[in-house]
Amino acid sequence: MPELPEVEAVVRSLRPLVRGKKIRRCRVLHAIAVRPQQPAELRRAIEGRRVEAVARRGKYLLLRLDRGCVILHFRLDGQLVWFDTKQICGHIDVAFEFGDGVLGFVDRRHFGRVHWLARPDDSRGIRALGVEPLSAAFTLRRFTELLAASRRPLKLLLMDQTKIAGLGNIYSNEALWRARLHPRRRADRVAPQEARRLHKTIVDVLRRALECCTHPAPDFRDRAWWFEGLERILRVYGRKGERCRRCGGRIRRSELSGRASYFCPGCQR
DNA sequence: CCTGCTACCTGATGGC
DNA sequence: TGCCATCAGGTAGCAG
Repeated sequence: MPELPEVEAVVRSLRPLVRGKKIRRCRVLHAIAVRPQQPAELRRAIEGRRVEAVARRGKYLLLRLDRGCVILHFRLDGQLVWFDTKQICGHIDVAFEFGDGVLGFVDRRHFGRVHWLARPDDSRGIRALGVEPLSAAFTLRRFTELLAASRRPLKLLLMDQTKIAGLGNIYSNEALWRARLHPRRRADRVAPQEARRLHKTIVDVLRRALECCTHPAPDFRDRAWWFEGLERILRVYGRKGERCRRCGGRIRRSELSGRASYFCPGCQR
């Protein structure tokens, strides 16, 4: 479960499910999911606590409790599931038991994490996060300053969570395609006009994806549930060899710092 | 400080 | 069918 729109959609579905409710019990079934914390430490901190709010920061999901908070990060494959009864089944890493059901954090690959912290900023990852791209703080001016200060390829800057929080591999590729900018273009060599385009496409692509992710809304009761229709809105990601919808060129895939970049060599400069 | 590389895990998929 | 290589939406940690 991955980038900002998906996490935001999960937050919105989870909120009515757990807000105001007490975590009666927490079970850590795979200790790796809470590493480097100890399972007992997590359990002791959150059992008996009430969930006061469900929020998102970058790709982190935050459960604010009446004392401290739980932060979840889904990395590549993490997911949430909900059981209406205490009977849980399947691979669950961490289970949060409420009065009316159980919330499970699932991640077969064990990249995802669940931590308890006194304050969100006690997480180095959260503390370091950059601007929220769907907030009012993400102004063109702020974006232009970020670009000017970096000599890295555009795509790496877009994916840098300490600069902009929430863009990942899919949506950075998509935003660049929409702005007709090459993933390897040096950030500090982007012209003002191009910066304006990219700023707009970042916001547009995230809004569009969020719209898609919330219709239909995530259904944690369905274990097989996953976001539908996202491929429909993607123009380059995963489309190696296909025709570019804008200029008819062939979409290329190349590796950039270990991650797949998809772009159209015909119209992205 | 900035940047780039690797490790961390497991499952799905495709070529031979 | 079986095996092997490759790929996957992310980040932390470390070295230069």
